[in-house]
Amino acid sequence: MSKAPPRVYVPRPREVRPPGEGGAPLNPEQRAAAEHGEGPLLIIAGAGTGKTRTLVHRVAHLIARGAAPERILLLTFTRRAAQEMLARAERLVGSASHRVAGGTFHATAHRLLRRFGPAAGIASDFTIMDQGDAEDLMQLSRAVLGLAEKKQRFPKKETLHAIYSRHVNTEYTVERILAEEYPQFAERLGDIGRVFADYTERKAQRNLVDYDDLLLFWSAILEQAPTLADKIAALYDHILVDEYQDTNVLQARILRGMCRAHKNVTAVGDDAQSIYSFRGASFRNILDFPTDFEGTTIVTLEQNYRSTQAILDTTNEVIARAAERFSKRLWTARGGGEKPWLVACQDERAQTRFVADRVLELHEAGTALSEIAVLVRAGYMTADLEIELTARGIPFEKWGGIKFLEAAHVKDVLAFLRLLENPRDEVSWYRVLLLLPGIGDVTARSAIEHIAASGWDPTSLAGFTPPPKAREAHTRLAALLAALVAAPSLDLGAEIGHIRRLYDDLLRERYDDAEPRLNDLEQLQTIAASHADRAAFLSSIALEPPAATRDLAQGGATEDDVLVLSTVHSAKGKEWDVVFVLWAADGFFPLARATEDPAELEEERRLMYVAMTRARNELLVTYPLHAYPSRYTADYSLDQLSRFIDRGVRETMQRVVVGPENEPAAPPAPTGPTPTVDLRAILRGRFGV
DNA sequence: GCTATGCCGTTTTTT
DNA sequence: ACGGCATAGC
Repeated sequence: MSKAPPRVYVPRPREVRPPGEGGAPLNPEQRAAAEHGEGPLLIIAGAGTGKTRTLVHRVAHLIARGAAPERILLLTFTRRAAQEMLARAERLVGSASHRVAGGTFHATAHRLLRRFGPAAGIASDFTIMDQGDAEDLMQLSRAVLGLAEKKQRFPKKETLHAIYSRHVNTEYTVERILAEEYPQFAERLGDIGRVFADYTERKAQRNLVDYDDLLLFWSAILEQAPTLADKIAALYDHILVDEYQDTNVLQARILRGMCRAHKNVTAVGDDAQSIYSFRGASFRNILDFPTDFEGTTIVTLEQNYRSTQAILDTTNEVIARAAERFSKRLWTARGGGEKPWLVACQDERAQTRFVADRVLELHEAGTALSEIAVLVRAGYMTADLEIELTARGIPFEKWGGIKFLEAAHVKDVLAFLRLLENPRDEVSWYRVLLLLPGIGDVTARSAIEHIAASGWDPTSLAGFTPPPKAREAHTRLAALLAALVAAPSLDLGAEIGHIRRLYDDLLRERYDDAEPRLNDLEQLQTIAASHADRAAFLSSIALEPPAATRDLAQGGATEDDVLVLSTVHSAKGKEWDVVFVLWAADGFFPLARATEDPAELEEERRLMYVAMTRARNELLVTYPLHAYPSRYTADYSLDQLSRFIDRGVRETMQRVVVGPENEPAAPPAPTGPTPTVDLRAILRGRFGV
């Protein structure tokens, strides 16, 4: 019986790979795209075909031809793509690209709305709600309308918001969305419509704007306010859109509006990588582009520069079975390479250990941790691995999944800031009031009524009489608000300091493990201090929340060689030397809930394709032979490899089985849950045994 | 009537 | 770990 202790991470110096933007010349297709003159251009670009590089070269070309950098607008759907593109433009073009305008659709809408909103009936000091805020407000509308009782089935706030958002982004009628996706609520159409009407009105009165409004208002100005539309469209001579397959009809509408004066629009995309249909994105947008923009030139990029031929053999096979797509088959000059591994693991523990061991082997053999990524379908699927990595001291960074700003305690402190910024922000008042011991749903509501009656003056809270149990907390809160309102010029760090004098106490009462939360608040305070003022800070975190929480097992704050754990969605557009794809089992990837609907299943397939095509040199796909989809469900075993890894795909891979032989892990018990955390392994790791 | 508390069931993906 | 929900407790 082998009882070898688990390998542990030992840092080693890493050589820095120079970013190769200049490098090899563009191939003929890339060059044709980059040097295209006036008029609409559509670039269909397969994974790893140098799509962003081509786009960036196109920007350089336009500038070299005399275009004013600040009159070029680069748009993307995700923040990560926006950052990547702008950074690469800067590397190639130098400082001129500083002035290239760009960002996500939402961030760009935000900028324009601050500037042109007042002329269109949107006060410029609006507050942006993130998804959680929007859901909370939806809940408020639902409650006000008396639809919160549970007598009848009625969609909960998340569902209501999802329906609303889908309506805005796809432009389908609510009726159609209900019929197709929520038939169980179809007969509640009238009530749902009333909630949406109230929600809309409430936003207007409270000076709030949700994510969908940002796009909606932008498109509405372009289409219904000709004078303003001319001004806005006149800001840019060239518009370039990356990841076009991820845009929705509303964004396409915006694009048409922005190009009303000229037709200098370039869109880049890959229908095979369309993975945001849940947000209303449709690769129909790509198919329709030539119709939307008459005289479109189409360029197709098929030469892949990223992956070895062995990896492409596998990924081509995966996507070849997609039902509907632009036909293209990627090829590469990077012949050979090792066939991708298909790794069957005894169970989740075996999968976790396999990944951790292999990562360390690679690292010892000279691969930087930052050149390795572990991809999963959903954020929670890395939970076990995160514990193991921490135990072994392997530094990692998590992309996607639960975010810093979604933590309840962070949202609490932000709620204080928000109501100071916008005292009409009912959602934030509600949240803050509920924090006070002795105040619940009903008292909070009546306190808000009191404040509203005093014209939304924060200090008017002092005049509200709370129930006796809440007296002390109420007095403290009123005093805090009075102090903050009296000192409007206080800097943001100090302001948060004041808030924390009250809030930290509440937090300590509420949670047993207050420490990590207090640390988060420290971090929030630091981030806040780097912003000009409260308004700038609140907008910036709504649109660009701090990147991945960096989980540094080693504690060194300046660590930069870290392993990336990411959802497939967050990994889009990135590449690594070595990529692990975990949980390639039916029910997990594809997710069980997506297997009913053919369209969703197709999207899952594209997701698998996106995941695998992130790899340059080595691809390892793992799946557990036995798993417990939920720790509340009793024994559930599956030996089902993901349906996407079918026979044809398997022939392009090499198979291994990883059993429990390295450690006598208990075989899955026939009854009762299996521990998903190995406490002894953690202890061993911690003490470096 | 209102709040606190404990239990249940649940976790897709992003702006 | 977290929200929703039912019930106990004030």
